[in-house]
Amino acid sequence: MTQHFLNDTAVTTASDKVFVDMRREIVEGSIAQGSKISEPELAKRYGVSRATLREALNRLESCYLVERKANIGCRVVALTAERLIEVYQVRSALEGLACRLAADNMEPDEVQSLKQLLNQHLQTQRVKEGESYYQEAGDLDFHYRIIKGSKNAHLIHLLCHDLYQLIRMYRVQMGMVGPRVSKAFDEHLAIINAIENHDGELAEMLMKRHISASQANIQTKFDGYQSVQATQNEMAN
Amino acid sequence: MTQHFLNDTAVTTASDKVFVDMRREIVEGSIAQGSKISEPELAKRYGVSRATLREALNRLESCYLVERKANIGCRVVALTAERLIEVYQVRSALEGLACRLAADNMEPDEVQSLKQLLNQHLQTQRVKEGESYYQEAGDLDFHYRIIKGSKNAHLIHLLCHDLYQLIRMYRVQMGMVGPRVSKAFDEHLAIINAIENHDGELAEMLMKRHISASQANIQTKFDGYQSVQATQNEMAN
DNA sequence: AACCCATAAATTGTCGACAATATAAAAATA
DNA sequence: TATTTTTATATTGTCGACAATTTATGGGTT
Repeated sequence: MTQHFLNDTAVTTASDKVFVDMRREIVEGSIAQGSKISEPELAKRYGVSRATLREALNRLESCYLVERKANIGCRVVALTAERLIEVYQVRSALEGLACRLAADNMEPDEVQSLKQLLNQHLQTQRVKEGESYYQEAGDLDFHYRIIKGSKNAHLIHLLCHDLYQLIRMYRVQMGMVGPRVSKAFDEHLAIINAIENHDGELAEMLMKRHISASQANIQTKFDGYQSVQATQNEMAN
Repeated sequence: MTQHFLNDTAVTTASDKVFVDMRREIVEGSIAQGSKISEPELAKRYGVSRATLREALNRLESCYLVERKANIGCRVVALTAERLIEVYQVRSALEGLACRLAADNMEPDEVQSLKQLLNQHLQTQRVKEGESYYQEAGDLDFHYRIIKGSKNAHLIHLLCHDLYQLIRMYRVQMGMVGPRVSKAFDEHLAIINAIENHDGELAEMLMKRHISASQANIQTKFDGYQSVQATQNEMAN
């Protein structure tokens, strides 16, 4: 049960593979944020031609992980505090919408399945206290299912394909492993209850708060690491 | 005073030019919605190599104007009624957010300038009643300025770069030329007043309503043209 | 020493050709 | 005749090389 749900694009072509690999490396920080991307170097490293690499770079750009300038080149996105706020403002609005729609459009069996999943996570978490992997995967899975439950294909694409990896990148590189587990669990429970009652307005509000809390949590860590980030950025020139 | 504000990307490279040209043709319908795009054919038509054309196709995909499938090819997006609803749900949430942020972040001179613009449009419109061009440009300009006023770079990119051409495509191809002029003007006025009073909550609500009204307006026309669309899609196979 | 200009190196943009895959047409079988 | 299999065609994916632009280097001037 990895986060395959975010890579559900069938990896058929070579540029697909490069895209998925680079995406993971960027999100995890193996390719440093803010660093310049050399096409010849990376093409050699992945054993593909520059054309293939460029195809992958285009897709990375469309999910906001790299930024391109004509005739200049490509840089990995820089994780600034300002951008964190901006992205989470957008995320809050979009996932709030998704949650409201889910309250109308989720099938009863989808709701039941999600409640069941929540209980599983609760038990798993109480046993493996502080284990980051399950928490992260569980949290993402929860959000993922609600987004899908909105039944709005455009919204789903926007969140799951375009925006989620960038959000993950912040969480991973800020070291978002720790607690907020039980608290997040209660919030998840309240949200799913609102959805079950078809109370879209409440569901939206709860989801927005939940995301705001998550943002505040990251932001706290951010300020601490900010000096480190700065020096990392220096080195990545 | 065309809609250059949506093309503010400097058109330096060849694929840039192809991208902008194709985008216009798709939005205006010269390249039919739902039609398959043949890379060799279009490359020849624009006088560029396939690599250059593919670069343009990638960008068109990232603003939702074409859809790609690996080893299959590229199709112009199909303007269905379902997608209209989906896109406008997203637009409403995002522009609502933009409007709320603008109430906090727009500079007084930006607000004044926008009010002035509104008055200009009012006069122009009363003279040239029913003239579609000014209405469309004016409406887009209004929305554009508020979005920029949010000062949220990610949100601005999402709306102005990724989503707006698709919205324009619906409006243009549904023949959104007609009235709703004076009504829209009043709505614009109420919105800018709320922004001027730094009432973000009200501004957001008014913007959402304004967009919903616009959606309903398009949807009416849509049902009428739907049969026509169907036959057009048949032909574009 | 600091600044500007010319030259050299490296990087990105673009091209045409080949390989892999999918679609269309033809042949074979029931 | 309908259906499947095979063959042929066309389209997309990938590659290496060249052109255009940017960046780095070195020399000259104030």
